Amino acid sequence: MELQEKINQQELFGILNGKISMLINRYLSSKFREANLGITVEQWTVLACLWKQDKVTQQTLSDITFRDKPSMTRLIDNLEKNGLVVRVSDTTDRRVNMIHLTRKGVDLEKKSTEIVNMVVDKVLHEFSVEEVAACRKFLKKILNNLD
Amino acid sequence: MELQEKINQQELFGILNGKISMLINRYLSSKFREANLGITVEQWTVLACLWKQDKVTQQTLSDITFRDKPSMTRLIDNLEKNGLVVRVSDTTDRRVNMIHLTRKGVDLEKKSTEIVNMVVDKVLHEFSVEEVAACRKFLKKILNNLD
DNA sequence: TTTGTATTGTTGTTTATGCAACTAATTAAA
DNA sequence: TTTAATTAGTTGCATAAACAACAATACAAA
Repeated sequence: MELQEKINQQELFGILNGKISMLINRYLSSKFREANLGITVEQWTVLACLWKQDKVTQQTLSDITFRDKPSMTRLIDNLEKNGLVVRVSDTTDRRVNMIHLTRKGVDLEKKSTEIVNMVVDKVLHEFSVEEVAACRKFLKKILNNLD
Repeated sequence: MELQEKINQQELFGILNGKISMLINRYLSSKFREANLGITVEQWTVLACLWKQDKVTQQTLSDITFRDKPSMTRLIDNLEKNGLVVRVSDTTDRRVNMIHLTRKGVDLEKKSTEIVNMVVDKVLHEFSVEEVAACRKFLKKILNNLD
């Protein structure tokens, strides 16, 4: 393999392994803070699932967000502490907690979606439709390679 | 904007914001564990800087790895605890700690580089030279947009 | 029915992150 | 030179992640 190609690979890997997500997370959370949303980016990830479909199990939320169960337990602990969701234990299967959005949790959708859209626009500034599609395809292939 | 384009953007953003780095980190750290390296992926990131250039300040390491100073303080605490680096306070500027690799820290390079190269190959499996270059270009543009 | 297995969620421990506030040392300005 | 501003590093606090070990419930097989 050529040297330059090896360097490209390593640089790409370095960016993928932390840099990008770290910067996005930092930027997004600063915007959340400025707007006094009172949630973290990780908590927003969970809420975003619930806005699409409310009343799902913790396991489902773990699967969708790529987190393990203990992480989800604690994320929901914090969401519940902030009054954004409640745990409702299922009547037919008592192992299961169904997670319900509260009024306060529902109300957060509009403002945080605005902010996220703004950040998405910033992140993808001067990307053409084709470039977004191509980049998305590359990254999905990488996700696939990691299975 | 078309609906499909909006969906592509959001999916791309979701992958960038966590999913990819989470999966890479999890996979790489499992390989480190299997090989009994006794270091985390984050600690490896710091060591990788030092293998290129030893005896640099904590601030320099912070800058290169995109972490803030408190994070670096604690990463180095742990590296020092594991006997991989030592802090040597600078004689000309007594505010500064120069970070020195120990013998044990130097010796880790070979094995961990092998593992990382293996993981890079897996992550970029079936990527052509051109695809790697294109993907790298996209991601650098995104990093740029976040400044 | 009883025993064994799988599933859902929690707790403990270690590591890491970010921000704010702080100390100590250096450098610049008045 | 004395004061003010900058820089390097640390500590406190809250949040989050991974893994291991665990309890409770449900389900399957014997």
